[in-house]
Amino acid sequence: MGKGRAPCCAKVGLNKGSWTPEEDMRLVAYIQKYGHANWRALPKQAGLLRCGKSCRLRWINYLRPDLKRGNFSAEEEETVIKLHGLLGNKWSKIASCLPGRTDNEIKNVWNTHLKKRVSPSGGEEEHGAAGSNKNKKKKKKKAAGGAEEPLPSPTPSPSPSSSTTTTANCSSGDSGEQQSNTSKEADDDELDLENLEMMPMLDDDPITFGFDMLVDPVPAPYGPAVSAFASASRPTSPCASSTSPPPPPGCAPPGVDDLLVLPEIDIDQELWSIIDGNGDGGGDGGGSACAVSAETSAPCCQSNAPEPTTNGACATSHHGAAEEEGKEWWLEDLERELGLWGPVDVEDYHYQYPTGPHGLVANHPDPLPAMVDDPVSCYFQAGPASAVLQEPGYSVTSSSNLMGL
DNA sequence: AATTCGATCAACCGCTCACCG
DNA sequence: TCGGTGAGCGGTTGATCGAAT
Repeated sequence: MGKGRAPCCAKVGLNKGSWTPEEDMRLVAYIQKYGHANWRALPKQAGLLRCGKSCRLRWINYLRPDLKRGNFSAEEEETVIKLHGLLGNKWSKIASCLPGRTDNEIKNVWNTHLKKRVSPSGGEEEHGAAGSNKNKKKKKKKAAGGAEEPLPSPTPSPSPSSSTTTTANCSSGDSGEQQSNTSKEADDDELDLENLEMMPMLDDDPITFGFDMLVDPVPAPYGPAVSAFASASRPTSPCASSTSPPPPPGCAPPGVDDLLVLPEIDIDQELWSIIDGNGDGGGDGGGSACAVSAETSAPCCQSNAPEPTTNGACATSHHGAAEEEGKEWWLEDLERELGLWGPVDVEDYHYQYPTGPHGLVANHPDPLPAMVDDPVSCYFQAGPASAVLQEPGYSVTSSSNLMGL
């Protein structure tokens, strides 16, 4: 019960609100490399001005590589309805039966349309709790100014058309947050989920589901780019489980601290090491490229994983040709999602505006100034090799240079 | 074209649970 | 056994987008 503990974000100085692409990058890079054994310590070690809770949420609900994006398929909706009938608002449990979906997402979907469908009368009735007064007056109005600078929403909002498509790629035998389920799930609810003639999607082989999906040469439009990002660097990344211990105290991940002063970026190789997974110099042995998925889905490094390569990369076989073909795509996708996308002509900085499902990314701030001003953006756009980040005249390479591909 | 309104979803908050010393 | 700490869950909030007016 309340134990009166202060909110973890109570500390002043911590960022709140929307995540910036840079923050996403840092988080993904860090987790990919070191896993997330300790959420509380993670933000600090990763150089993020966020609380661990926030990081965790962001990772689970958005950055995780095995997330499905897009509308729920009819089967998924069916499943949610069915499970909700059995479990009530046990979103995490429901989510555990829907690979690639998060409790938050399911909760949102339920509250937005499934609930209406089930009881068109606007019915609450079931499982009282639910409610979540959507009836709240939406008196708010944009308040235009917005709390923070308008950042390109990393998520292309899926078109409102409901369901039926998109079950496509991603997703993995998730179990993603199967997390705590282990302990809790066991006892509670005498429900026999196994008898739920479990969802079609569960038929998907959790193992073959992993990262391969993410580098599908023809991924669903606007898929989780960040996920792709995570997976992309994986080929050269050492495998490890998410349980891989965080860098020991005295052994903060190289470059991470530097990240804190990113504006004057000097992290080049280090961050790239992290991202690359390869840098394993930073390896600290247990590096964890696959940690990204390891934690959640069948880690690519496990059963289905190819013989480990010398550097522990879980790359190769299943990241083979398709991956090669996919690289271009996910790179572009990633950049697009992060608002960094667009080949840049060094000469005149002609920028190709990011496009979303509906054309130009709405409200996307002119990326040019951002790129010039924001070394991080520049950094990710240009890659470490392009070094000169401070000056507007830095050399910019094609997007395929991202991550040194 | 401008404004309003409803829908959607990411993120936060508060609480509970589980683990560990 | 107890208390402290961290992780996870569920409910709620608020920003944003698109359709309607």
